[in-house]
Amino acid sequence: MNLKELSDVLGLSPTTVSRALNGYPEVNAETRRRVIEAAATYGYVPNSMAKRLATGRAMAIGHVVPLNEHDMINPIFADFIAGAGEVYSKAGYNMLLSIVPETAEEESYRAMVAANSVDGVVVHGPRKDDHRIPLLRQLGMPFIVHGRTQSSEEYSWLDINNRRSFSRATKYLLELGHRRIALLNGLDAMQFARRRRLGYQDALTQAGITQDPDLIFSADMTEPYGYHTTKALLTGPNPPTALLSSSLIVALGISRAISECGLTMGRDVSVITHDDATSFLPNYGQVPLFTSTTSSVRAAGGRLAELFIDLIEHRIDGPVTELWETEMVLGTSTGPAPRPQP
Amino acid sequence: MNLKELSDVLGLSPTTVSRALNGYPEVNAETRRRVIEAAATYGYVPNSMAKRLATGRAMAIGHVVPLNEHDMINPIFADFIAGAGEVYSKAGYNMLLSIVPETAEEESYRAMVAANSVDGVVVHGPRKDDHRIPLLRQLGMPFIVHGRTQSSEEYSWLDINNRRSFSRATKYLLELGHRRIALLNGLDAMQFARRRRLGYQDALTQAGITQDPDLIFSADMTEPYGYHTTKALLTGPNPPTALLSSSLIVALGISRAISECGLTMGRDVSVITHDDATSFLPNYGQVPLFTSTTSSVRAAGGRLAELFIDLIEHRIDGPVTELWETEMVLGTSTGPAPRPQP
DNA sequence: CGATCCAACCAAAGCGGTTTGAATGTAAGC
DNA sequence: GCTTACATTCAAACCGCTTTGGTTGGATCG
Repeated sequence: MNLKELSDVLGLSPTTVSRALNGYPEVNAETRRRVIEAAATYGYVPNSMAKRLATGRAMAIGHVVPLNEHDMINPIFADFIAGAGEVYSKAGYNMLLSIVPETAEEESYRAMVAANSVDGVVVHGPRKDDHRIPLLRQLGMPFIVHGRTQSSEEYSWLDINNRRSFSRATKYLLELGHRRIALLNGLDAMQFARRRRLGYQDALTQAGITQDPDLIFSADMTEPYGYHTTKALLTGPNPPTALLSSSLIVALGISRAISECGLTMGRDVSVITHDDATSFLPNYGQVPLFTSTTSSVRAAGGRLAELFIDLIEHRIDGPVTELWETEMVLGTSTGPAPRPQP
Repeated sequence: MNLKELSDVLGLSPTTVSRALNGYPEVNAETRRRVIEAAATYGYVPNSMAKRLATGRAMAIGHVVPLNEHDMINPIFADFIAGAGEVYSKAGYNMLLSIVPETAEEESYRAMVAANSVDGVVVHGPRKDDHRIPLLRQLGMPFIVHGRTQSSEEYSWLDINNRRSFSRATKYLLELGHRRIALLNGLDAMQFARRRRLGYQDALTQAGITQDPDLIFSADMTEPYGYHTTKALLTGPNPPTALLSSSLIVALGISRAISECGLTMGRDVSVITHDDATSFLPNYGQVPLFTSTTSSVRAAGGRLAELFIDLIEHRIDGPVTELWETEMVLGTSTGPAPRPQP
């Protein structure tokens, strides 16, 4: 059933039917009622492609997800997408996902713009001076960034306060008496990782502690990364008494290594991890397992989608930015630094 | 730059330009060359919405991802999507992701069909008698299922041989001398979980072992699920000597519980897990940590996408089905059953 | 040499909506 | 009683592409 047929059935012109359905004021209330009723009974839904062509609005938001150099897709992404996706659905938008190797990314953006297939794109995993930002600006495509670049250009973004978050976590460990604190970070090219490192370093510097570069690690955030790194640290000379992790997945590896070394997490070795509060890796228990800096990446996805739709529909005008503080949750993985062995 | 403008520049009609670009034969070779060249220099890309409207092909595949009752999104999904997404990109298709609560699912399919916004949909997480299958058939929307329902209707699907896979894993444990084997499964409503349970039961029955229903668990596959279940089992009366897990995430929880009980995995307690070979949870090491039944969910996503596109473009005609065997990988998590305590 | 064929190109009609610019009929104003 | 204003409705243009059904002019054929 298309508009023409529906209007024939009703004995009205397509114009009036279209207006009735789209809530234009110049339609008689009774007529509108009839139209809406008829549309419901006949199951009329406007053809999305025709509508898009006519309005020039794609009613779709693009997410270009680059596969990293190791071809890994971050599972955190699933939760982010879920949060954003729910909002899109409610607002009548589609989510257009494009998964491409890093090298084909720019091409992917250009194609989306030229073909007019989206109303805007979400930039994931921003880098230091992300080339995508000038590119999108030049192409005139609305965008919003999850996270921030290093430069000070103006654009819309939503991010968590990674620096303060990790500075606070580090300070907490320092207060517990820890002096050798390892950082198991994500890849330093990712800005969130860089900011976390800075936060960690801020706290150490403030406490007047000389940093040991051998305690800072940077890699894809996998369980084995946490495990092997921790194993090496704990069995090596001068092991740390505390570890700071960028992801719950890494923290699980850390935990495994600790217990395999015959040590107890929270007593012999303290661990704080960032927790994205994903549904598949809940950090729960009577008392949560891990002390963590927590922020729901799913909530972030939802909020970012909201902001973006508001921007696109000109209900607000940008650039709009939102910086979320994380919540520090105390779990069983932290405790006072053990006394130096006599 | 649109088709009209391009054709004006070239002094040709839109018809000829369109045909030249789409590879129709009735165009002079030299003319075609000129057209293609001009398109490249002016950066002409056909407006996707106009093209879609005109051809009636959405050039998009829909994935309706239902959030489960606990509002959880399976991270495995990220890898599946990545696999499918790469194939879509190469074939010029878009992926349209719709994330909706289970209750709104049917509505979501109907909307996609009525609005003509996709050329087909992928059905995720099939249930016993999945109502989506008759629905899609009735709506005349092409579809393919990742997994299988319980009924014997004909439709296209791609699945792994969950039953044989778990039967084999169980047999292996039996050969090692284990008699009390716990199964930490996914939700039984999911068909993959049900089939794994059947495989497990097949093997026990064949070995003439009376099943203990208290050893079968069914829940969302999270780390704490593995941990708490295992903890309770090991500290309870008559603990199992081996555990079979449906997911690497659950297995990590199992492993944590085991070491927390002062036991050693692979010696005191054996563990086999299914491994979807996701990039964020690699099961590696000199020897892999876990003995596992392995099958790349990402490869499955890619292959399913290929098959589906072939179906949609009528290069093959359905129903087409593909059943993959899993690979059994030996890791450090299994060993002979410990001798009963004297 | 007129008829036939073919290669190459084009005008115009969709695809299914939205939107502009009028037309119509009736109530209000003088 | 004749405008004027307003509330409704509609015809037709348009969005940018594909595709149907020609048209044109030169080569081939009998």
